[in-house]
Amino acid sequence: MATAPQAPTLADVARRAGVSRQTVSNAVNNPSLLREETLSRVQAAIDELGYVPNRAARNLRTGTTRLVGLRYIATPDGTANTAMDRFVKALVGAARDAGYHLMLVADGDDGSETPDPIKGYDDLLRSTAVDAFVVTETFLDQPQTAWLAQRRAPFVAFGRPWGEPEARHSWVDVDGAAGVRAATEHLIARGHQRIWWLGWSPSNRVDADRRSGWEQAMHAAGLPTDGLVASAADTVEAATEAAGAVLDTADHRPDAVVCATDTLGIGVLHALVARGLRAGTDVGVVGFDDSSAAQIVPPGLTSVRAPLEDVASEIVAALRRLLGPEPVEPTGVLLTPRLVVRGSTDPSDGPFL
Amino acid sequence: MATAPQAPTLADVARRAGVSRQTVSNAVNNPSLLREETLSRVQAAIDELGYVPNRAARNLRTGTTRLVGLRYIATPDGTANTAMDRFVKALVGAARDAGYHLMLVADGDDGSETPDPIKGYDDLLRSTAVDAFVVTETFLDQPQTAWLAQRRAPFVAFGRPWGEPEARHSWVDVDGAAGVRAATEHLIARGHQRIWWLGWSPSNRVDADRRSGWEQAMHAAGLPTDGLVASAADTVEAATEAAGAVLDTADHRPDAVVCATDTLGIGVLHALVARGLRAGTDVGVVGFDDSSAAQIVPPGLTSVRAPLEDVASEIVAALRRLLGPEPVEPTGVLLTPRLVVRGSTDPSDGPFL
DNA sequence: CTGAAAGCGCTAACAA
DNA sequence: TTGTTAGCGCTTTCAG
Repeated sequence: MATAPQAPTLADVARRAGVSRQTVSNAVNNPSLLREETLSRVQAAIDELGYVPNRAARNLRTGTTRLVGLRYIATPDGTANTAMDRFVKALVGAARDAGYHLMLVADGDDGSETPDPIKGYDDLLRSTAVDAFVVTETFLDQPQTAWLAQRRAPFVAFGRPWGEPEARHSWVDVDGAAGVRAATEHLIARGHQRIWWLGWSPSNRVDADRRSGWEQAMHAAGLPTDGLVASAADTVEAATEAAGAVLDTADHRPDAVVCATDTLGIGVLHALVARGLRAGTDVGVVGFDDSSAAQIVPPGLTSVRAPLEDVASEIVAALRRLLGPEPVEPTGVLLTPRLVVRGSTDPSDGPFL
Repeated sequence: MATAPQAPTLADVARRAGVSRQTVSNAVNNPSLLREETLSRVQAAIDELGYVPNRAARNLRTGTTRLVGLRYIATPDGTANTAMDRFVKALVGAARDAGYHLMLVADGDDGSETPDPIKGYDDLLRSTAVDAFVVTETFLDQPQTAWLAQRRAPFVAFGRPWGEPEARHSWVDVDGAAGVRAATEHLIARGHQRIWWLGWSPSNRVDADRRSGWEQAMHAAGLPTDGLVASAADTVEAATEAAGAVLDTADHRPDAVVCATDTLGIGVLHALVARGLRAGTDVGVVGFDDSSAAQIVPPGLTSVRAPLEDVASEIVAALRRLLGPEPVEPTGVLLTPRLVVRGSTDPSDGPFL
């Protein structure tokens, strides 16, 4: 019910402009083929009628949909992992500029079993609902990427193909090591010396990449790193506990803690509060992601911010190449994040105190 | 390039099963029409071929897409307004269960002008890209809802039609007054008496609704409300400043502050930290939204949590009715949020201390 | 219960 | 430069 009034079709426009349907189609898709006079007449008819090509018909005819599938991964409760939010916003805009829209991939629902992401991708693929996917699961070492590749589905990844040297797909990633290096250098420049690393899993490649930035900066400054590595599951609780242990038992208390995520960084903040220590004054703390929480938690958590707008436009650029007429070699793009300094490393900073 | 192998069509299945194409179509859409034996034979062919109906063809034929448009509103930097994130996740699932997918509405891009949300809706509508919309702009008194209604576009709103008594669309909303009432009662039960209200705009209806919950609880307990209302723009900075003024100049310092949003609540936390006061011990603080930041900011911000999973499923239910064969009256559903108690009102609570 | 025919609106190929 | 023809894959009549 309440459907909008009958939408005008190509034939309506053609009738009004006194041309054939094909000419209208050309006016829309290949305007350069028309004589100027004809084009403006057709254009006028299009405007008057408010004509917009019917997507279903176009999709059926061309075999494309100008839709890109993305699996939305919500922020887990109790974490600061809110990068998806900013990424989606950026991607919607970048895709729009290229004439694409985003369709959210819903996990497959095999009755009462656990949700199955691959079934979600598979359904969309089989029903030719999307032209391609943007996948963000590479951070998690999940099988989606490999599955899509083997399925020969077009996709671009946000995240390097860590485990797969033979990967033949395009990707865009953020240089975590460079970001953490800058963060560590910032702490060193402020006079910190005993700077710990707090990661979530020593064996995870993303974690290890980020940690390498800390190591590089420490070594470059001639500072030791031995015995200064801690890790905790990527939850505030676990990080609070791990940070507490570091703060309490170390023979020398840390000057500062560089964390692999904002969630971990906020855990450190908790541990400091519990001990009556002040972040930024007594101990410097740095996170990674520039999450909403990092921005607003007192006294502000200094954090490494990925240029997600650039990530989105690079991804869309790769998508266009991938879906374009000529075959292209896959590309990999590494973008450099920037450090956002707040109260947790610089008490004079942050707008709130 | 790299397109998946040619997808099987209805004709392929028909040939394999030794029936006509329509019979396969019936097997998919009206299985009850087929004899059991035929059905299972067709079903076997479908499974063997991995057949899934082509969406474009189906869309063209039926005039529907089983796609729902949603405009994604990202968390503004520097705020805790992360409800969209949880809502999207819930909506993707609820829609999937009803056979729908979400398509994100991109703001219109009129060259270099400011983004135009209505153009985004209009494009999708004109090109018959979606069957309906879910709109969340009602909180903001924005014109999208009215525009869609006047355009006779099918949609369901998250948020009451505050300004439009004559609205003829279905909506689902959260009872902010009830949530804030519960929060205020919780503070009163814990012995607080001088409880301030901090909103973002006295004239905003959502703000006023939530404030009314505070008033109700205060009056019911025989506590005064006069002179205990403050307001600040919905940013941490503004809230910090406003809360500071309240804390410094009041003849009696507040026992507690009930806030219309988590962003405001976190501003209060900042003001407390700056004055060496402890949230939950010296002053109780309550927010609204149960954002990621509320969950993890020390010492945990007690907050009113909307049942977004229920909101999503009610919205999808309304959508199904709206798009169903028979005309239906619009419905309005009001859901009750629940209070999540954390350290900012109960020092013994929260997992982090 | 199953099969034949028509056509949704569009664009690619070709003809004029 | 413009018009004609065909058909993408599906579902909806309507016969059988």
